Amino acid sequence: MCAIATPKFTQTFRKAERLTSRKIFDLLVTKGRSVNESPFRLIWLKTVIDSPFPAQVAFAVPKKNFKSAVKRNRIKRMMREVYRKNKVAFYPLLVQKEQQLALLLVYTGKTVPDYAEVEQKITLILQHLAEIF
RNA sequence: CACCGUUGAUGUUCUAUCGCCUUCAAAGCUUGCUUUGGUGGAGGAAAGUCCGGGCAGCGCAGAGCAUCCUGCUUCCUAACGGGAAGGGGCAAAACCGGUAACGGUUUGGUCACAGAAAGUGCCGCAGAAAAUUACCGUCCGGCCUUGGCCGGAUAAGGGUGAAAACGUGAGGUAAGAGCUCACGGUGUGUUUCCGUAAGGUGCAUUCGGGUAAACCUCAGGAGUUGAAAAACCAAAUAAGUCAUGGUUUGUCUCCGGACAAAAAGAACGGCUCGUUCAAAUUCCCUUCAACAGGAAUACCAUGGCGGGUAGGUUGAUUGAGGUGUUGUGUGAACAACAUCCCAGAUAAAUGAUAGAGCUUCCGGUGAAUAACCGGAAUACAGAACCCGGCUUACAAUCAACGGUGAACA
RNA sequence: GGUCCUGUGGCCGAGUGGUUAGGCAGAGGUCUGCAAAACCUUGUACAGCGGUUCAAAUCCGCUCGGGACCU
Repeated sequence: MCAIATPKFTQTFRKAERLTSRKIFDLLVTKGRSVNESPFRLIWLKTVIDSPFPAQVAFAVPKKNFKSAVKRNRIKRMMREVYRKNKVAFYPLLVQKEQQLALLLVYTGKTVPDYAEVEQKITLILQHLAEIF
């Protein structure tokens, strides 16, 4: 796999960085370990991913907590933006250890948060993950 | 002018930074990715999934029965439980006619609006009685204790109820009663005229409680599943195990099979008639032999368990398409011509952050509805195969209509 | 995305168009020295709106919750 040979990390967020494989997704949900940080939960698993990037991410907001599709979309978009801007600090560590991760970021709160709160919490949770991992 | 209601239309714009999806062009090479530049990127309801289609799989000789849906008429439409026009009913307002019952005209509103005179059921409580009626009452006759009893007639009045056996006025009578008459209402008709029709109108005749969003009758309609459908490519594979049922007969034969028929089983269909479909040998007992019966192995069908794979392409965005003009029609709508191509994601793009503007409201400066400053609000809501409707949600603005209030003439 | 089911007091649940059963829980009382148990009494309901009907939890339509299934 030629993947880890090109560590040119910008703020882009392409399809290869998103978790699209149903198989890996099922594995992640059943066998993954989780990190909690009040309104968020990060589920992670070390696997081999067919991708040039060190990690693949998926974002989820449960339909049970938010009936409105508009609100669900808004939360997912904010989560994605924060991840996109803050992954730069996180990727080199993975490259250094020569590991690949599958991640699932779930919002478990029941009210729509504002951007500053999301940014603060997600940077925290990524730091936690880096320490454990 | 202000507020409220109904209907219809519109339903925010720009800049900066960092990004996402589609597609086109060029360049690079690891030949399917990267880089650069351009194009396009949510709605009036995308929602609810309440109807109707297209499309696709499976099924389909035709008929009957059952189940479900729809229900004034004519038209529009691919189709509809949608829409348009018309008819009728209902309650209301105003005016007119009449002693009254009631009728007529106009206005806007509203109605799931076939049949109760095919049949069955139901109508609690109250009331005599809830559909061949009689408690009080009224009248007649008889008996006697003189205000009661018995026999009959009657259905005006009373009371009950949501609803009481056509209504008003007169005649009539022992008392009464559509018993009779006039007027009014309702239904019915081998009937007159008008209308494509629903129906209206005249004439004749009749007197019949309500309920079909109770069963039902009549008329019309419905095969079933649902894009997680379906087709193709790639990858993977079992040949395992359990249960149930079955493997019959005849003809031909190149001995591999082929054809025909019957029963049961399975598949299809809501059910019935119906349509389609697969697979054999050996041994034991009995017998002259076979059939039938039992056992074994193998095979066939169906189902369960277990196992494998879960990537991509098509479907899938040019269509009952949009916009404009003209014409036809009362209208829904249709026709002709011109012009345009306008999201296509798939763990699911269409964004995030910051700032400014538009619109409305509030406050201040101001003569001011001008201008400036400050503050607040900006809804409902996110394509998931595609269309036509319906329903529901909705800040603000505009238009039309209706209602209420105030001011002026 | 699609296909269905369901809603009755605080909880569980019955209900044929005609005054919404029953149990548990709660409150008050009897009994007791005090409690428990037992007995008696009592309050609180048809998801919302509209329609059909004299009358609707029930029949019909729309809306709002809750739940299940299909890869």
